Amino acid sequence: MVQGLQYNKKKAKLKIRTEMNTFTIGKVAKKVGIGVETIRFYERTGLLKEPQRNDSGYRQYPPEAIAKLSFIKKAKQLGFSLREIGELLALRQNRDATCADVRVQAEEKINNIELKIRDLTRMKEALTKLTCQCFGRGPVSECPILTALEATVEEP
Amino acid sequence: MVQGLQYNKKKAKLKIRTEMNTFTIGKVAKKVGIGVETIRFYERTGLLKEPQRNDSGYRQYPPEAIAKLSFIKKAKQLGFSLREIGELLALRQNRDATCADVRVQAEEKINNIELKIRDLTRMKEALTKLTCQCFGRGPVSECPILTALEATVEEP
DNA sequence: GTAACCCCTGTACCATACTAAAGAGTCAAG
DNA sequence: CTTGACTCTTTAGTATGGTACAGGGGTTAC
Repeated sequence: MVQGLQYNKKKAKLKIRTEMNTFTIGKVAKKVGIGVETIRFYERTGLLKEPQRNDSGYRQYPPEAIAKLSFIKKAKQLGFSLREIGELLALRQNRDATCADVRVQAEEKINNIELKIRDLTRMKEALTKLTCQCFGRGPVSECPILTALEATVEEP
Repeated sequence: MVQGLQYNKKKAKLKIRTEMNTFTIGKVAKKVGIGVETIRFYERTGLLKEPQRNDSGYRQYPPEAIAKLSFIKKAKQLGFSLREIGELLALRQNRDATCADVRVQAEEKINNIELKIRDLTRMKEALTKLTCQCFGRGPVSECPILTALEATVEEP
Protein backbone atom coordinates (compact mmCIF):
# COMPACT_ATOMS: atom_id res chain seq x y z
CA MET A 1 0.00 0.00 0.00
CA VAL A 2 2.92 2.32 0.66
CA GLN A 3 4.40 1.42 -2.69
CA GLY A 4 0.96 1.72 -4.21
CA LEU A 5 0.68 5.27 -2.97
CA GLN A 6 4.07 6.19 -4.34
CA TYR A 7 3.37 4.76 -7.74
CA ASN A 8 0.01 6.37 -7.81
CA LYS A 9 1.51 9.80 -7.34
CA LYS A 10 3.97 9.27 -10.16
CA LYS A 11 1.87 7.40 -12.67
CA ALA A 12 -1.43 8.97 -11.73
CA LYS A 13 -4.17 7.75 -14.02
CA LEU A 14 -2.67 5.68 -16.76
CA LYS A 15 -5.29 3.09 -17.44
CA ILE A 16 -3.00 0.16 -17.89
CA ARG A 17 -5.38 -2.07 -16.08
CA THR A 18 -8.42 -1.57 -18.26
CA GLU A 19 -6.73 -1.36 -21.63
CA MET A 20 -5.30 -4.83 -21.19
CA ASN A 21 -7.55 -7.83 -21.24
CA THR A 22 -7.42 -8.39 -17.52
CA PHE A 23 -9.98 -8.80 -14.78
CA THR A 24 -10.15 -7.82 -11.17
CA ILE A 25 -10.69 -10.53 -8.63
CA GLY A 26 -14.34 -9.56 -8.30
CA LYS A 27 -15.01 -9.89 -12.03
CA VAL A 28 -13.28 -13.25 -12.15
CA ALA A 29 -15.23 -14.48 -9.14
CA LYS A 30 -18.50 -13.42 -10.72
CA LYS A 31 -17.69 -14.97 -14.08
CA VAL A 32 -16.71 -18.27 -12.55
CA GLY A 33 -19.39 -18.22 -9.93
CA ILE A 34 -17.28 -18.43 -6.79
CA GLY A 35 -16.34 -15.96 -4.05
CA VAL A 36 -13.36 -13.61 -4.10
CA GLU A 37 -12.23 -15.08 -0.81
CA THR A 38 -12.14 -18.48 -2.40
CA ILE A 39 -9.84 -17.23 -5.14
CA ARG A 40 -7.49 -15.66 -2.62
CA PHE A 41 -7.66 -18.88 -0.65
CA TYR A 42 -6.64 -20.89 -3.71
CA GLU A 43 -3.75 -18.52 -4.22
CA ARG A 44 -2.64 -18.86 -0.60
CA THR A 45 -2.67 -22.62 -0.81
CA GLY A 46 -0.68 -22.60 -4.04
CA LEU A 47 -3.42 -23.96 -6.27
CA LEU A 48 -3.45 -20.72 -8.23
CA LYS A 49 -0.26 -18.85 -9.00
CA GLU A 50 0.01 -15.23 -7.93
CA PRO A 51 -1.23 -12.92 -10.66
CA GLN A 52 0.28 -9.64 -11.75
CA ARG A 53 -0.68 -6.59 -9.76
CA ASN A 54 -1.56 -3.13 -10.97
CA ASP A 55 -0.09 0.00 -9.43
CA SER A 56 -2.56 -0.13 -6.57
CA GLY A 57 -1.71 -3.68 -5.74
CA TYR A 58 -4.92 -5.04 -7.25
CA ARG A 59 -4.70 -8.50 -8.73
CA GLN A 60 -4.95 -8.53 -12.53
CA TYR A 61 -6.15 -11.80 -13.93
CA PRO A 62 -5.72 -12.81 -17.56
CA PRO A 63 -8.63 -14.67 -19.23
CA GLU A 64 -6.78 -17.96 -18.70
CA ALA A 65 -7.32 -17.54 -14.98
CA ILE A 66 -11.04 -17.77 -15.58
CA ALA A 67 -10.51 -20.96 -17.56
CA LYS A 68 -8.35 -22.34 -14.81
CA LEU A 69 -10.88 -21.54 -12.10
CA SER A 70 -13.64 -23.04 -14.20
CA PHE A 71 -11.49 -26.14 -14.47
CA ILE A 72 -11.11 -26.21 -10.71
CA LYS A 73 -14.82 -25.73 -10.19
CA LYS A 74 -15.76 -28.52 -12.56
CA ALA A 75 -13.18 -30.90 -11.20
CA LYS A 76 -14.50 -30.17 -7.74
CA GLN A 77 -17.99 -31.04 -8.93
CA LEU A 78 -16.56 -34.32 -10.15
CA GLY A 79 -15.40 -35.04 -6.64
CA PHE A 80 -11.73 -34.21 -6.99
CA SER A 81 -10.18 -32.69 -3.90
CA LEU A 82 -8.14 -29.51 -4.18
CA ARG A 83 -5.00 -31.59 -3.81
CA GLU A 84 -6.00 -33.83 -6.70
CA ILE A 85 -6.96 -30.82 -8.75
CA GLY A 86 -3.52 -29.41 -8.09
CA GLU A 87 -2.04 -32.61 -9.49
CA LEU A 88 -4.22 -32.39 -12.58
CA LEU A 89 -3.20 -28.79 -13.11
CA ALA A 90 0.45 -29.74 -12.72
CA LEU A 91 0.00 -32.50 -15.31
CA ARG A 92 -1.52 -30.00 -17.64
CA GLN A 93 1.58 -27.84 -17.32
CA ASN A 94 3.97 -30.73 -17.68
CA ARG A 95 5.18 -31.16 -21.27
CA ASP A 96 6.37 -34.69 -20.60
CA ALA A 97 3.05 -35.80 -19.19
CA THR A 98 0.84 -37.80 -21.45
CA CYS A 99 -2.80 -38.33 -21.86
CA ALA A 100 -2.28 -41.68 -20.17
CA ASP A 101 -1.15 -39.98 -16.96
CA VAL A 102 -4.37 -38.05 -16.82
CA ARG A 103 -6.31 -41.18 -17.57
CA VAL A 104 -4.66 -42.96 -14.66
CA GLN A 105 -5.74 -40.18 -12.32
CA ALA A 106 -9.27 -40.30 -13.61
CA GLU A 107 -9.44 -44.07 -13.29
CA GLU A 108 -8.11 -43.92 -9.75
CA LYS A 109 -10.81 -41.42 -8.97
CA ILE A 110 -13.43 -43.70 -10.49
CA ASN A 111 -12.27 -46.59 -8.31
CA ASN A 112 -12.36 -44.27 -5.37
CA ILE A 113 -15.90 -43.26 -6.10
CA GLU A 114 -16.96 -46.86 -6.58
CA LEU A 115 -15.55 -47.69 -3.18
CA LYS A 116 -17.53 -44.91 -1.58
CA ILE A 117 -20.68 -46.05 -3.34
CA ARG A 118 -20.17 -49.59 -2.07
CA ASP A 119 -19.68 -48.31 1.48
CA LEU A 120 -22.79 -46.21 1.32
CA THR A 121 -24.78 -49.05 -0.18
CA ARG A 122 -23.75 -51.32 2.66
CA MET A 123 -24.79 -48.67 5.17
CA LYS A 124 -28.09 -48.23 3.45
CA GLU A 125 -28.79 -51.95 3.43
CA ALA A 126 -27.99 -52.26 7.11
CA LEU A 127 -30.27 -49.36 7.94
CA THR A 128 -33.04 -50.61 5.71
CA LYS A 129 -32.90 -53.99 7.39
CA LEU A 130 -33.23 -52.34 10.77
CA THR A 131 -36.16 -50.16 9.74
CA CYS A 132 -37.95 -53.14 8.28
CA GLN A 133 -37.87 -54.74 11.71
CA CYS A 134 -39.42 -51.64 13.23
CA PHE A 135 -43.17 -51.29 12.88
CA GLY A 136 -43.05 -47.75 14.17
CA ARG A 137 -45.30 -48.58 17.09
CA GLY A 138 -44.66 -48.86 20.77
CA PRO A 139 -42.22 -47.15 23.11
CA VAL A 140 -38.72 -46.24 22.13
CA SER A 141 -37.40 -48.72 24.65
CA GLU A 142 -38.60 -51.53 22.45
CA CYS A 143 -37.46 -50.11 19.15
CA PRO A 144 -35.56 -52.80 17.29
CA ILE A 145 -33.41 -50.18 15.60
CA LEU A 146 -32.05 -48.94 18.90
CA THR A 147 -31.83 -52.32 20.53
CA ALA A 148 -29.79 -53.55 17.60
CA LEU A 149 -27.40 -50.68 18.12
CA GLU A 150 -27.32 -51.26 21.86
CA ALA A 151 -25.81 -54.72 21.67
CA THR A 152 -22.83 -54.61 23.98
CA VAL A 153 -19.40 -55.99 23.50
CA GLU A 154 -19.09 -59.46 24.97
CA GLU A 155 -16.60 -60.33 27.67
CA PRO A 156 -13.46 -61.86 26.25
CA MET B 1 -4.69 -54.59 51.76
CA VAL B 2 -7.44 -54.19 54.35
CA GLN B 3 -6.23 -55.72 57.54
CA GLY B 4 -8.27 -58.00 59.77
CA LEU B 5 -11.95 -57.42 60.30
CA GLN B 6 -11.62 -53.69 60.58
CA TYR B 7 -13.34 -51.68 57.92
CA ASN B 8 -11.03 -48.79 57.35
CA LYS B 9 -12.79 -46.06 55.46
CA LYS B 10 -9.64 -44.40 54.26
CA LYS B 11 -8.29 -47.55 52.75
CA ALA B 12 -11.63 -48.75 51.51
CA LYS B 13 -11.59 -46.44 48.51
CA LEU B 14 -9.56 -48.92 46.56
CA LYS B 15 -12.02 -51.62 47.45
CA ILE B 16 -15.04 -49.59 46.49
CA ARG B 17 -13.67 -48.97 43.05
CA THR B 18 -13.01 -52.59 42.31
CA GLU B 19 -15.90 -54.15 44.12
CA MET B 20 -18.32 -52.08 42.08
CA ASN B 21 -18.78 -52.94 38.50
CA THR B 22 -17.01 -49.92 37.10
CA PHE B 23 -14.30 -49.46 34.55
CA THR B 24 -11.51 -46.99 34.03
CA ILE B 25 -11.42 -45.05 30.81
CA GLY B 26 -8.68 -47.28 29.47
CA LYS B 27 -10.66 -50.46 30.07
CA VAL B 28 -13.72 -48.98 28.43
CA ALA B 29 -11.70 -47.82 25.46
CA LYS B 30 -10.22 -51.26 25.03
CA LYS B 31 -13.54 -53.04 25.35
CA VAL B 32 -15.21 -50.81 22.81
CA GLY B 33 -12.22 -50.59 20.55
CA ILE B 34 -11.69 -46.85 20.51
CA GLY B 35 -9.10 -44.51 22.04
CA VAL B 36 -9.29 -42.94 25.48
CA GLU B 37 -8.91 -39.54 23.87
CA THR B 38 -11.97 -40.23 21.81
CA ILE B 39 -14.00 -40.96 24.93
CA ARG B 40 -12.84 -37.76 26.58
CA PHE B 41 -13.61 -35.94 23.34
CA TYR B 42 -17.15 -37.32 23.34
CA GLU B 43 -17.51 -36.14 26.92
CA ARG B 44 -16.24 -32.67 26.04
CA THR B 45 -18.69 -32.34 23.19
CA GLY B 46 -21.59 -33.48 25.38
CA LEU B 47 -22.24 -36.74 23.57
CA LEU B 48 -21.35 -38.67 26.69
CA LYS B 49 -22.33 -37.45 30.13
CA GLU B 50 -19.62 -36.97 32.72
CA PRO B 51 -19.11 -40.12 34.74
CA GLN B 52 -18.50 -40.40 38.48
CA ARG B 53 -14.96 -39.96 39.65
CA ASN B 54 -13.06 -41.91 42.26
CA ASP B 55 -10.97 -40.24 44.96
CA SER B 56 -8.09 -39.76 42.56
CA GLY B 57 -10.29 -38.06 40.01
CA TYR B 58 -10.31 -41.08 37.73
CA ARG B 59 -13.43 -41.53 35.65
CA GLN B 60 -15.49 -44.54 36.73
CA TYR B 61 -17.68 -45.91 34.00
CA PRO B 62 -20.63 -48.22 34.64
CA PRO B 63 -21.17 -51.09 32.17
CA GLU B 64 -23.88 -49.05 30.44
CA ALA B 65 -21.20 -46.68 29.26
CA ILE B 66 -19.68 -49.50 27.28
CA ALA B 67 -23.07 -50.20 25.72
CA LYS B 68 -23.50 -46.54 24.92
CA LEU B 69 -20.10 -46.26 23.31
CA SER B 70 -20.75 -49.42 21.31
CA PHE B 71 -23.97 -47.82 20.18
CA ILE B 72 -22.05 -44.72 19.11
CA LYS B 73 -19.48 -46.79 17.30
CA LYS B 74 -22.03 -48.80 15.39
CA ALA B 75 -24.13 -45.79 14.52
CA LYS B 76 -21.00 -44.12 13.22
CA GLN B 77 -20.33 -47.15 11.04
CA LEU B 78 -23.84 -46.72 9.68
CA GLY B 79 -22.92 -43.22 8.63
CA PHE B 80 -24.58 -41.25 11.39
CA SER B 81 -22.73 -38.11 12.37
CA LEU B 82 -22.00 -37.46 16.03
CA ARG B 83 -24.77 -34.89 16.05
CA GLU B 84 -27.26 -37.40 14.72
CA ILE B 85 -26.04 -39.98 17.18
CA GLY B 86 -26.64 -37.45 19.93
CA GLU B 87 -30.22 -37.12 18.72
CA LEU B 88 -30.68 -40.87 18.70
CA LEU B 89 -29.28 -41.10 22.22
CA ALA B 90 -31.62 -38.35 23.35
CA LEU B 91 -34.56 -40.22 21.82
CA ARG B 92 -33.50 -43.30 23.69
CA GLN B 93 -33.66 -41.35 26.95
CA ASN B 94 -36.96 -39.71 26.15
CA ARG B 95 -39.91 -41.58 27.66
CA ASP B 96 -42.36 -39.86 25.33
CA ALA B 97 -40.45 -40.82 22.21
CA THR B 98 -41.76 -43.69 20.22
CA CYS B 99 -40.35 -46.25 17.96
CA ALA B 100 -41.76 -44.19 15.10
CA ASP B 101 -39.51 -41.26 15.99
CA VAL B 102 -36.49 -43.47 15.67
CA ARG B 103 -37.80 -44.86 12.44
CA VAL B 104 -38.17 -41.38 11.01
CA GLN B 105 -34.54 -40.64 11.79
CA ALA B 106 -33.44 -43.86 10.20
CA GLU B 107 -35.50 -43.21 7.10
CA GLU B 108 -34.13 -39.69 6.80
CA LYS B 109 -30.68 -41.15 6.98
CA ILE B 110 -31.52 -43.65 4.28
CA ASN B 111 -32.74 -40.86 2.01
CA ASN B 112 -29.59 -38.99 2.81
CA ILE B 113 -27.44 -41.93 1.85
CA GLU B 114 -29.38 -42.45 -1.35
CA LEU B 115 -28.78 -38.85 -2.29
CA LYS B 116 -25.06 -39.27 -1.76
CA ILE B 117 -25.05 -42.43 -3.82
CA ARG B 118 -26.83 -40.65 -6.66
CA ASP B 119 -24.33 -37.80 -6.53
CA LEU B 120 -21.42 -40.17 -6.62
CA THR B 121 -22.96 -42.18 -9.42
CA ARG B 122 -23.35 -39.03 -11.48
CA MET B 123 -19.73 -38.12 -10.82
CA LYS B 124 -18.63 -41.57 -11.79
CA GLU B 125 -20.60 -41.50 -15.02
CA ALA B 126 -19.20 -38.13 -15.97
CA LEU B 127 -15.68 -39.31 -15.31
CA THR B 128 -16.22 -42.60 -17.11
CA LYS B 129 -17.52 -40.77 -20.13
CA LEU B 130 -14.42 -38.60 -20.15
CA THR B 131 -12.02 -41.50 -19.79
CA CYS B 132 -13.76 -43.35 -22.62
CA GLN B 133 -12.93 -40.45 -24.89
CA CYS B 134 -9.29 -40.66 -23.91
CA PHE B 135 -7.22 -43.33 -25.63
CA GLY B 136 -4.32 -42.72 -23.29
CA ARG B 137 -2.02 -41.77 -26.13
CA GLY B 138 -0.60 -38.48 -27.20
CA PRO B 139 0.47 -35.40 -25.28
CA VAL B 140 -1.40 -34.09 -22.29
CA SER B 141 -2.31 -30.99 -24.27
CA GLU B 142 -4.66 -33.06 -26.38
CA CYS B 143 -6.16 -35.08 -23.57
CA PRO B 144 -9.93 -34.99 -23.92
CA ILE B 145 -10.35 -35.29 -20.17
CA LEU B 146 -8.48 -32.06 -19.54
CA THR B 147 -9.88 -30.22 -22.51
CA ALA B 148 -13.37 -31.06 -21.34
CA LEU B 149 -12.56 -29.54 -17.98
CA GLU B 150 -10.94 -26.53 -19.60
CA ALA B 151 -14.09 -25.27 -21.28
CA THR B 152 -14.35 -21.66 -20.22
CA VAL B 153 -17.34 -19.73 -19.09
CA GLU B 154 -18.93 -17.83 -21.96
CA GLU B 155 -19.34 -14.09 -21.99
CA PRO B 156 -22.75 -12.98 -20.79
C1' DG C 1 11.36 -48.18 46.42
C1' DT C 2 11.29 -47.76 41.96
C1' DA C 3 10.09 -48.72 37.31
C1' DA C 4 6.38 -49.06 34.23
C1' DC C 5 2.23 -48.17 33.56
C1' DC C 6 -2.20 -45.64 33.95
C1' DC C 7 -4.92 -41.31 34.50
C1' DC C 8 -5.66 -36.14 34.90
C1' DT C 9 -6.13 -31.24 32.68
C1' DG C 10 -5.27 -28.06 29.20
C1' DT C 11 -3.83 -26.68 25.00
C1' DA C 12 -2.65 -27.08 20.51
C1' DC C 13 -2.77 -29.34 16.25
C1' DC C 14 -4.25 -32.46 11.82
C1' DA C 15 -6.98 -32.27 7.34
C1' DT C 16 -10.59 -30.04 4.31
C1' DA C 17 -12.45 -26.02 2.22
C1' DC C 18 -13.68 -22.17 3.05
C1' DT C 19 -15.75 -17.62 5.42
C1' DA C 20 -15.68 -13.41 8.10
C1' DA C 21 -14.07 -9.34 10.06
C1' DA C 22 -10.98 -5.51 10.97
C1' DG C 23 -8.84 -1.62 9.23
C1' DA C 24 -7.07 0.77 5.41
C1' DG C 25 -6.45 2.14 0.48
C1' DT C 26 -8.61 2.73 -4.46
C1' DC C 27 -11.85 3.89 -7.93
C1' DA C 28 -15.80 5.58 -10.64
C1' DA C 29 -20.07 8.03 -10.67
C1' DG C 30 -22.88 11.90 -9.39
C1' DC D 1 -15.77 16.25 -3.31
C1' DT D 2 -18.23 12.73 -1.50
C1' DT D 3 -20.14 8.29 -1.43
C1' DG D 4 -20.36 3.62 -2.02
C1' DA D 5 -18.51 -0.28 -4.03
C1' DC D 6 -14.46 -2.52 -4.57
C1' DT D 7 -9.74 -4.10 -3.19
C1' DC D 8 -5.86 -5.00 -0.05
C1' DT D 9 -3.58 -7.65 4.15
C1' DT D 10 -3.76 -10.20 8.27
C1' DT D 11 -5.87 -12.80 11.50
C1' DA D 12 -9.16 -15.67 13.20
C1' DG D 13 -13.21 -18.63 13.05
C1' DT D 14 -16.43 -22.33 11.04
C1' DA D 15 -17.59 -27.54 10.98
C1' DT D 16 -16.08 -32.47 11.55
C1' DG D 17 -13.84 -35.94 14.29
C1' DG D 18 -10.56 -36.59 16.37
C1' DT D 19 -4.95 -36.92 17.79
C1' DA D 20 -0.84 -35.37 20.25
C1' DC D 21 1.65 -33.46 23.53
C1' DA D 22 3.16 -31.37 28.18
C1' DG D 23 3.46 -31.63 32.81
C1' DG D 24 1.62 -33.29 36.52
C1' DG D 25 -0.19 -37.32 39.92
C1' DG D 26 -1.87 -42.37 40.92
C1' DT D 27 -1.33 -47.37 40.92
C1' DT D 28 0.83 -51.79 40.61
C1' DA D 29 4.21 -55.43 40.51
C1' DC D 30 8.57 -56.95 41.71
